[in-house]
Amino acid sequence: MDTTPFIEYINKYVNLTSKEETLLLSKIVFRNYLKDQYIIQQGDVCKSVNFIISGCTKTFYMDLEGQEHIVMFSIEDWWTSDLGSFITQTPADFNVQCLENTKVAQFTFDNLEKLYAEIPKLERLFRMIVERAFAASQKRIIRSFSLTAKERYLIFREAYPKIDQRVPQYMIASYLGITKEFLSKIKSQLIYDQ
Amino acid sequence: MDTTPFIEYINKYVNLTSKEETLLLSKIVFRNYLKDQYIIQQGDVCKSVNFIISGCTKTFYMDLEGQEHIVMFSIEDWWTSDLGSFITQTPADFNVQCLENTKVAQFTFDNLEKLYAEIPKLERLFRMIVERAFAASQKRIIRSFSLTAKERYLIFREAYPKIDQRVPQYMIASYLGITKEFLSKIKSQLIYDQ
DNA sequence: AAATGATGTTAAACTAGATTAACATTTACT
DNA sequence: AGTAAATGTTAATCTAGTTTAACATCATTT
Repeated sequence: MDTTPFIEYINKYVNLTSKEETLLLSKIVFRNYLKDQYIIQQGDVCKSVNFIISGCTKTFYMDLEGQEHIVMFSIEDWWTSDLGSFITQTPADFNVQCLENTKVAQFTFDNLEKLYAEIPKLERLFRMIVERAFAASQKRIIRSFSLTAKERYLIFREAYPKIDQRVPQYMIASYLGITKEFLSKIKSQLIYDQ
Repeated sequence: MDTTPFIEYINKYVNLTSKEETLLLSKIVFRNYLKDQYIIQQGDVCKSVNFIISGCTKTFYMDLEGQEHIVMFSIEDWWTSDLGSFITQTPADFNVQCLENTKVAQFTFDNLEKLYAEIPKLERLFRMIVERAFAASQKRIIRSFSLTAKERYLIFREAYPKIDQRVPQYMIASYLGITKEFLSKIKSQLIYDQ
């Protein structure tokens, strides 16, 4: 497996010596998942934080009525996990499922703790990554309360054009917190608006 | 100002030497805000990450119609900032305003960068803090999409009984993403349910 | 190319929650 | 104590988004 995109990503945040790079690579599992396979399953303890080398995943929560609620999509150069489950090593609230064949660089819980001890710079790396994710998450909360579904859809399309084209509409509706029927209505309104 | 609760909090996450403790304290501003004062204002670049020693704040976003949307409340032993603004040093989306007289331990942007360099353990501290905040934020997104307003209110009351009692109902309604009138209706239903 | 399953659309009836407006209660100030 | 301001309640009307159901389109397999 080609580890270059992963190492290049890391080096944007922290400069690793070649020794550290070797150590890091030795503790990471590079893994291929097929379309529809689960990287993380609700109820299991989440054992990994995953960097996506190629492919696409959805993170979703299945509610008591069996309805799927998509929390996020992840594509190349993004991370995916159930961080709440991972950091506390308790059962996951979320599923992470592949929407395409997906290659990931996987940090397991034990390996990551060891890596933090051996390469303290990685604390900085993950601090920065999680800070960004948290800031994005807070903005999303605001949007879900202060904007209409139509406005949220337009922002989504602008912000994630690559995802918009790769993912079926009914999943985008779920991400936006609306039904697929209503998204369909919004889209036909948008065509009419022009 | 009594710095004990702050140092005790830090030591729950990382063990500082007394030298590090002294250095840390020298780079922190302890500050008193009065009720209604702003710690952070929308539009300004956010210059601080704040640990609350005593008091209570609301973090909110004012939309184009002049409506307030509360993102979070913070009380003793919590943190508050506009992290998106802080890490990128761009204008803040959020306001942080004191709901009571509030004492904080303040990390400014420049000081925090220096502290990270001098006490690398702090990278670990903030990594862990932000991880928790992010996990909580993702759960909140799910709740806002998969639960009714009544269910969200009950969870809020359970999870944050201390805040529920300190904050007016109309702000709790804003946090829940509903109107004060509808929260009032929910409450009267709950009394009737018993 | 026919058949099956997955995805997307339309429209009618419905509901959770918003809006408006009038009133009640509590708090804080003089 | 009395008044004004802030907070909370109730009820009628309205609307963004849901539900249900029927149909349309597209992709995949045989």
